[in-house]
Amino acid sequence: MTITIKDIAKEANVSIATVSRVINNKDESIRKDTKERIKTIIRKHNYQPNRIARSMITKKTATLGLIIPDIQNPFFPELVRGVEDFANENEYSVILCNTDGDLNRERKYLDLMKEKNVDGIIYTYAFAELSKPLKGFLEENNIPMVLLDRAEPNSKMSGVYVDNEKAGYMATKHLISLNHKKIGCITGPEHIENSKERFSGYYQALKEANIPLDKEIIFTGDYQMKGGYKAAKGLIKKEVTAIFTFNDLMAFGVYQAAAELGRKIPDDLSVIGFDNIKYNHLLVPKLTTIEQSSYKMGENAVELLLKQIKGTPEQEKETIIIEPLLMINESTSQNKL
Amino acid sequence: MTITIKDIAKEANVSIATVSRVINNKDESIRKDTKERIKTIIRKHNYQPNRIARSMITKKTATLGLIIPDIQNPFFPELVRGVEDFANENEYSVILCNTDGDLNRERKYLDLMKEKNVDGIIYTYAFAELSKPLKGFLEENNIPMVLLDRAEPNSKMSGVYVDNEKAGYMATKHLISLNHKKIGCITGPEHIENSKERFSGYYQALKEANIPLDKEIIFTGDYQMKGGYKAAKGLIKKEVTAIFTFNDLMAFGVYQAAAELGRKIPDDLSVIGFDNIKYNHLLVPKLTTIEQSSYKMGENAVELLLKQIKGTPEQEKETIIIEPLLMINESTSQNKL
DNA sequence: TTGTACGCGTTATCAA
DNA sequence: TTGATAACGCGTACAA
Repeated sequence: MTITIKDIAKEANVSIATVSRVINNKDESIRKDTKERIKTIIRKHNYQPNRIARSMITKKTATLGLIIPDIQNPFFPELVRGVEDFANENEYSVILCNTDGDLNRERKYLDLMKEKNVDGIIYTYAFAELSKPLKGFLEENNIPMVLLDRAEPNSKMSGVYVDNEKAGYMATKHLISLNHKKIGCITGPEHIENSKERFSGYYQALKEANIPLDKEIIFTGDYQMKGGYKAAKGLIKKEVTAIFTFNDLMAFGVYQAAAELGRKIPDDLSVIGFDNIKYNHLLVPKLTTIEQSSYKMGENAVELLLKQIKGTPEQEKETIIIEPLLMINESTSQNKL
Repeated sequence: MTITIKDIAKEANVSIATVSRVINNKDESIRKDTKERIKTIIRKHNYQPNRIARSMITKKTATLGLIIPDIQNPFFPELVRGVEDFANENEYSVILCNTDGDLNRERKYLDLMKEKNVDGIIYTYAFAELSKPLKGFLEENNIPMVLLDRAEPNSKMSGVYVDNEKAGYMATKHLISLNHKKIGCITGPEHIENSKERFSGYYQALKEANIPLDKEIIFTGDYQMKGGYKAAKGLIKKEVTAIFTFNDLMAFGVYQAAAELGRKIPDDLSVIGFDNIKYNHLLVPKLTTIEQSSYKMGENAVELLLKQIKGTPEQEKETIIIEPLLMINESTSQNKL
């Protein structure tokens, strides 16, 4: 039998209303001694209000939904931790959902989050443009939401993302500055927005340097090691001197392929990645990459979400764009050809 | 305005009780046509019952609490995914909490989980023996709980863990079979139970091979790369021919130290790790290690927890012990000295 | 086969 | 300064 506000009230010889006031610090008008008496009894029983019952009235659950593709993707743990920490500092809990980018699961989780009455949702969806599940969901509901990582430029939604085009530009430019001309590129899956943007940056940088786009050395990857590995095998055959992979994981695959084909990084092949995931320093030589602080992204997402939750509905949606950072390490070097 | 059971009832010209019966499939006794009528209206409005209100009655939230030290530790994402997947298959959601092994945070989260009325808790606590927060919590409450990873041999709690002693024994034995005699060891933090057990296995294997325990080559690590790195520097000075690190992350540090000191793995130094975390294959040479399937551990934990939740209170607590698996790769070789 | 009415543990409104 | 009570949305015992 858990103890309720009624029990406290009875023991303190007051009404439950009074106890409730004390609990919620609406106690300016309560006599000091009764207040103290109640507080003592609360402490004595280690009484904790039932949040479910509270939620019935307040319509708030102090819970956020966090929907991501897969926590096993090394990009996400840091991000999740950023979300968790900032949420908890603000007295919110987080329900975690992995969708694997599956549209059915996305829709299912969105509905579930609504049923569970989360106060807001942080959503990293897998596909370009407003995904179908999201679109339908938004039409039917009006839950505060922040889009994460995957940008939604044309929508009026709050979002936190990296300037991917700029990042792609920076990475490519770095290789060009090292005198590379035949720069292979391993993109993300075709339908993913951030991959398109990174590619656009790649294209810009090449154009600026008067290097024509060579479709032969552009491979579509999968954001996994395996895809990087396979693509690298192809690219190395085409004699590229440098490879820009659209995430670090694929760069790991490139390392493997290079080792198997007897190419030395960076002497025979320069490699630049994207993400700066935590275990990059395992790679020898250390991977040059583009950093996007995912912990901070998580924090920022919660910040925006709480603004929405606490603010007025008319409030302008906000967007935070995180600046990418070029982390020059040991996997890129001057082209000697 | 979200739609409620009342709205459905009114539109269908029935009582809310009837609607409720249909929703909960207690509809054997309901006339087929009214049942259909109600179902149609429900679908039309995409009505979803309010789980909060439902929880008030049923005392169930269909939510589990998952308390771990840190999702950024590469051991946990897989485990978390295992928990998530199995929980969701069974219509449960998961609230994630990171404690960093901080006792105050542990206690705070335990209390929070109780306030939020989770149906059960999966708990990986940081310290040996029944931790204080846990002890206090268990005395005051009676929430289904499963301990994960950190074993609690003497308690009557459900738990899922690896046979760490056996694992430590296997790892050490493997090195001994390769003719190593001076086998350094980098443990986990002193107070952590699994580290003690692994050490006990290490000790057993040495004893069996008549190799005396040499305290000079036993270093206390931190389960982080850095600790492995520092300890390895010390161990290499002491001329060990092999190192057993109590997790893979520390083995990564050993690789780094070995590279800096010009020792080749496995020719000059054999290394065996523990965990078989996903990104081991980034290491060259590939790390020999002890596998403990963390995804499966997560699944098993949920399985035990659901049994507790659905079973009778008197039901025996269960323990699942996961068998460790020796994964021989390229970082260990015959001792040539 | 279906409906009425109570209760879950709170908060909020109004009255005292 | 405090109390009585409605309300939140639902499940269920009991009645019809």
